[in-house]
Amino acid sequence: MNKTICGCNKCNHKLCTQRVSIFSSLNIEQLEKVGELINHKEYKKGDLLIMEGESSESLVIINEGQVKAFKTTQDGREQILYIFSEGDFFGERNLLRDFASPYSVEALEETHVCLIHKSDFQILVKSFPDIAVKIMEELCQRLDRLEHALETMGARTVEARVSSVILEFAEKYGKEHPKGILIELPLSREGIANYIGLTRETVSRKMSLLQSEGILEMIGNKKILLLDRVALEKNIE
Amino acid sequence: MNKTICGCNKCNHKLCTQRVSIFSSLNIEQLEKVGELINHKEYKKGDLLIMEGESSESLVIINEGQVKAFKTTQDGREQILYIFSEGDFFGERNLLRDFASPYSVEALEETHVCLIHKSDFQILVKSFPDIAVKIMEELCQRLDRLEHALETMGARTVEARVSSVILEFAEKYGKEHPKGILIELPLSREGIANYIGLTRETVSRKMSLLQSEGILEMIGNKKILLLDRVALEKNIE
DNA sequence: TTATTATTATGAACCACGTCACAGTTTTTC
DNA sequence: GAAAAACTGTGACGTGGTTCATAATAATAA
Repeated sequence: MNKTICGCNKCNHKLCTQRVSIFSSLNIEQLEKVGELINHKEYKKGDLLIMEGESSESLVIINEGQVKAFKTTQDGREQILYIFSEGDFFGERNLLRDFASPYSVEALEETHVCLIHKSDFQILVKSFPDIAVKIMEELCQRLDRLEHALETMGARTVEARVSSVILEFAEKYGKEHPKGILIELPLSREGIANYIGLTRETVSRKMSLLQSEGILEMIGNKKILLLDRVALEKNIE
Repeated sequence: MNKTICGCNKCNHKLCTQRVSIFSSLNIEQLEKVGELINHKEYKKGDLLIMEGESSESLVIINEGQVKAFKTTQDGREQILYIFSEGDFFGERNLLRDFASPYSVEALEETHVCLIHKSDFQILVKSFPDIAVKIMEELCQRLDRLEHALETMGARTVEARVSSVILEFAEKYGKEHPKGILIELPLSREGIANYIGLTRETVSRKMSLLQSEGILEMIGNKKILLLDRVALEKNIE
């Protein structure tokens, strides 16, 4: 069984399929059936799951861990497009036709994924049309995120861009804390820079500025304590 | 009948549904049935089809004409996200749940649209699951476009951004011409600037530069003759 | 056509971000 | 826990894009 391939206790088929929204319309029996079609794979931090231009044969569902999806521009920059976490998927472009991956995907930490082969997925969609609708919803959310990102990238002031990312991360990775919101950053300063199209130095400087203004507090390199959310939101306006 | 509402000869139900890819899996009888659910509407240049934040009850399919979809940023800038032409649709976010429109849409010229009401569309998807798959494909294309746009916006040089738009427009609106590719611009200089996050002046200057380099020739304000496509492509690298 | 309006081109000055360099700090590894 | 490696902060400087102002041109109306 695949269970043994993975080994972790979280990652048996039932849970694996249950935690993904695209299968949320299926009942338990159906989920088990889907589970039989799934393969598992593990990656270490820094491992590439797929390279831009490569064609993959599977839909990839993140079961544990975190990855970044990015394009490498001709001038060598890395433009990060998405950060996928548990329950997110990618590879949907390949499912219906034969497309090359529009981006590379790299593990930001130890990551476990579920794989469904293209051909299996096509059968699945025919049997359970609701899956297509769910994917549609998920794609719409992704469009929302990109549209918002584009708006951010076009922002006149760099201050607004940095503030915007911090707020985004606060939403996604923030936890309550007596003094404010504690954010575990998924990216380094350089990663953040590549996410919003700036340089590492500029991000550093702006974050220092925000700290000196008492808006946030940097805790080591990987955490931020957001003290004054309202002030950040004003920065965007 | 709705035919009379519209009045144009292109825009009878059959053609209206036939020219849209999301209905391409349907046969003629089915298309006629869909046609009965459709309403028509016309807009003049400058008219707003929908405002950001408004919730619409329909999927809107462009039947004739051209529109721009944009967000108005808090600092007053207008970030253009899409230019929709014949066969494109918008309003898909509202179909399944009750979402507000993520952007405003304004007619760039006389524009005729087909409207399908949310409730009708939901029934349609249940009867013809392939429609969801088609929409999925279309959404994937839109993701491609946005991902590419984000990469462009992050580009170090402004030259690359301007070159990138001109190439995009050449693909979409270019016609063969003895000297190169004749492009009918859908946007003014200011519009182009709002599309790639620059100022009107910078776009002007860069285009003048490209003209002086013999890469293109500006014909009035609304046309460009692209003389050296290869040189433009090199600009992006 | 001419008059009017809208759009575009271009110059000059400013300043913010990128670049380069290096010191300081955090994180990882053994 | 110490050493190595990776990452971050910050100063100085130059460049290029924005801003503001104005002239020139194109599109539209009369």
